[in-house]
Amino acid sequence: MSASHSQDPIRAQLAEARRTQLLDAAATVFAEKGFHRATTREIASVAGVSEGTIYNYFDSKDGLLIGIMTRLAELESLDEELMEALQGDVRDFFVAMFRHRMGRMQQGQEMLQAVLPEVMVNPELRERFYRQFVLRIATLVEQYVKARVELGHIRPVDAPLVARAVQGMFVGLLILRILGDGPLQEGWGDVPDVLATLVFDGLRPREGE
Amino acid sequence: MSASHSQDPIRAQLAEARRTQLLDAAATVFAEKGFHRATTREIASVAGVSEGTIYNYFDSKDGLLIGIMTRLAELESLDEELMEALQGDVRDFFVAMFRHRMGRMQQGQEMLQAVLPEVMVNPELRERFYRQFVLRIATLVEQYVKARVELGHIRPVDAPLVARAVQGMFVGLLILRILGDGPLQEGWGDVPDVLATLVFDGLRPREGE
Amino acid sequence: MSASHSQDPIRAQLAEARRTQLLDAAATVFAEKGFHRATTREIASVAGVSEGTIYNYFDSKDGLLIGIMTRLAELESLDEELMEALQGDVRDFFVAMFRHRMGRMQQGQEMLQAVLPEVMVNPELRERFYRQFVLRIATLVEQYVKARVELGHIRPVDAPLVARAVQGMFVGLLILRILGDGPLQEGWGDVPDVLATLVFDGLRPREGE
Amino acid sequence: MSASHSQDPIRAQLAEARRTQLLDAAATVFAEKGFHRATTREIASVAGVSEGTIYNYFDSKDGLLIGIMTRLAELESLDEELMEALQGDVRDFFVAMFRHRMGRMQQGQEMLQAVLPEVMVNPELRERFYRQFVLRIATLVEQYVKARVELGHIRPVDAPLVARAVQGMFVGLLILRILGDGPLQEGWGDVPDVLATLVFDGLRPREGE
DNA sequence: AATGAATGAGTCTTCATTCAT
DNA sequence: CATGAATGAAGACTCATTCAT
Repeated sequence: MSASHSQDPIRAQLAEARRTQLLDAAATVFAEKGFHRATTREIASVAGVSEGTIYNYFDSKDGLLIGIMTRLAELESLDEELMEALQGDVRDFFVAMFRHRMGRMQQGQEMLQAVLPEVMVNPELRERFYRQFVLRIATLVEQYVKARVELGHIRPVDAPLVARAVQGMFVGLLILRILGDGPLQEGWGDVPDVLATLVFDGLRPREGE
Repeated sequence: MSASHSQDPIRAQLAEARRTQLLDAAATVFAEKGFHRATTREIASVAGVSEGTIYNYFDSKDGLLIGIMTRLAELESLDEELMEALQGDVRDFFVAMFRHRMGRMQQGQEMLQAVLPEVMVNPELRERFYRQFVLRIATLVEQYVKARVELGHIRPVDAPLVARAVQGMFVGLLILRILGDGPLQEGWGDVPDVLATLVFDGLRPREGE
Repeated sequence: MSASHSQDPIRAQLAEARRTQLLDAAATVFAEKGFHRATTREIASVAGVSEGTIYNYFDSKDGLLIGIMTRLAELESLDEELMEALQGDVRDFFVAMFRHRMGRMQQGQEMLQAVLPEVMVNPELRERFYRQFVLRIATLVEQYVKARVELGHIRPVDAPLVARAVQGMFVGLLILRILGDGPLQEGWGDVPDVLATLVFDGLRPREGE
Repeated sequence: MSASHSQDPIRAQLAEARRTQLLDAAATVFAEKGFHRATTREIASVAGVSEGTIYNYFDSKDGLLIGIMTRLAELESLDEELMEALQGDVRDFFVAMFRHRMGRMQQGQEMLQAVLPEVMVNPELRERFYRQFVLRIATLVEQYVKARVELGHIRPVDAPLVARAVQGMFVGLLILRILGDGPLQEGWGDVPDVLATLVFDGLRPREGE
């Protein structure tokens, strides 16, 4: 009740490992069955612990979901590679951006699949998710577009809506994937290039072609 | 046993009205709370009937969801306007297409919001939804693109993936809307034009500009 | 609201026919599924009427059961044949008695099967059934045995218990039949003789006594 | 995860005690109200636990019934006393047999009363009950009778039907008891002798044969 | 810190019964 | 009288959460 605390680095590490272990299990089960059909019993079983243990690390079942979202947010650091691309060529930026997003999505697919359906339905999570995942990127793209329009590198367009369109693509493609779309799953690696070309060049034939 | 024969069509009409009334109520409550947090009690109350009445018209709570999906599918007739656009100018086709989809989405937003989160999580519904809503349009776009590429009206592109990108946009934008994105809700009417331009012309500045 | 009543003999006859029709249907369904698993819907359907109609002829679902019991009781007249046997030879009496009971049981098997399980469990019916079906016969046998004991035609025995044993046999054999016992169903016709022999030879005074 | 290993047998014992406690409660309530009118709430209350606890030990309400039947079957070991009687005098065998059955019935009366009405109505249980309770004894008696007939200790009779008659007596008397028959309840202790005399003297070969 | 038995509030679903047509 | 849609009380069962060990 007093002796050992978070000062103890080993304890802290073990605790962190347990949390990870539980979140992994939760993400797996949520993704497979959905938040509501998932039971704490099954999560505990997948994590290899007892039900009670969950409550030593999380307040509630909701807490697991929030924990997953937080983990997801930590993945979301807009890394240097992307930041560098902000400076370079427009087309290269989009390629880098799409690659970055697609990669993240593949990594976090299970967690996203676990979180997204519930987010759409739970006002609290909705708000949180929107700020953490949608708005940050949308804003980044929006500002990038605005800046480049002023530089004449991009045609004058409605920057906010274009940013939403791009961001919407990410989300939409993720969902199509979750829904089991074949072509998308097979061609996932090609998606960044196709998208970048589509967005930057459009479908209209070039003069020379 | 004899008098009621002439009433049969009336009976049928009343029954159909009840179904509609119940599906409307269900869609509202599902959209607001999500499928699982919605209770049959509340659905009944919103519909202004008793709980038992639901089960005179639907097999189960799941049945309501399926009923909503079926309704949604009935909205989905690719109407003539769109069909005509298949013949005309490529850009016009995309404008018509986007307009058509955005319109449908606004109409069916509540139902989609009711159905989509559960679809992502329920394998049976998933399959059904994918075929009914995703595949039909994706295939339409894919074939359109292929045909136009051969005619030289569209640059050579990976038709299946482009179709998914377009279809993904629809879904993604719907979700951003559900998540409460401001710019999107305000500018919803402009979306078709912005998207069509984006997809057809791309962001790259024209020579002359 | 006033014109036609039970004075009208045709009406009365129709009504009686309806009651019969409904009781038959109820007995069938009760026997097959048991009282509780039987639904008024199915009873109505088997009877070829609507659910509401049942309540024009019976107070409640329980009323149907009571109706069946009453019908059963009407079958129960100890007929003349049996009454005559009271006078004759002891062995003949038992043969007649067993034949009579077995016959009645076969006739009313469906109704008995419908009623018996519920009787065992419902205090009100229990009392009624006991008086109507058990006690009458038990008393008859008991008194017969007593009288014959005094005449020396039957060894001195505990008349009440012997009567219960005989009466128990009836009930028990019915139940074995309901449980699907093969030998019993096949040999049902032989049962009266076998039983009579079994019981009578047991009761017949020894030579020496 | 390690300390609890040594407690496993204790755990198991506690669990077994709970099952017993619940089955006792269920038998009491089923016997009193019948299976369908009995509520899990009341069973839990009689057992002194919460409703949920029932489902930690049994799959369903049906599971309780099956549990009771299994219990009943465990009572049913044909004990040594009876086995010895197989060798001895015919009359003694019947006395032992009747005594054995009557005793078992008194012991298991509540459970039988709980199970029997539902058995008559539920095909699955019916089959199970028939094999476990009816057939075993019927077969035993049948074979005994056959064997003794060959030895000349019993008059030639239809062994299968005689066995059913005897077995039917057991069941029938139990039911009369359930129905509240007075003489039977008072004289229950005398029943074995009366029955044995009744049956045996009927089976005993005549002087002349 | 881990366990897992106990809890009981909450939900879907059934079905006898009523009553307007 | 017949109908069958509407009713709503009642009940089996689930599962997140607690807590004694």
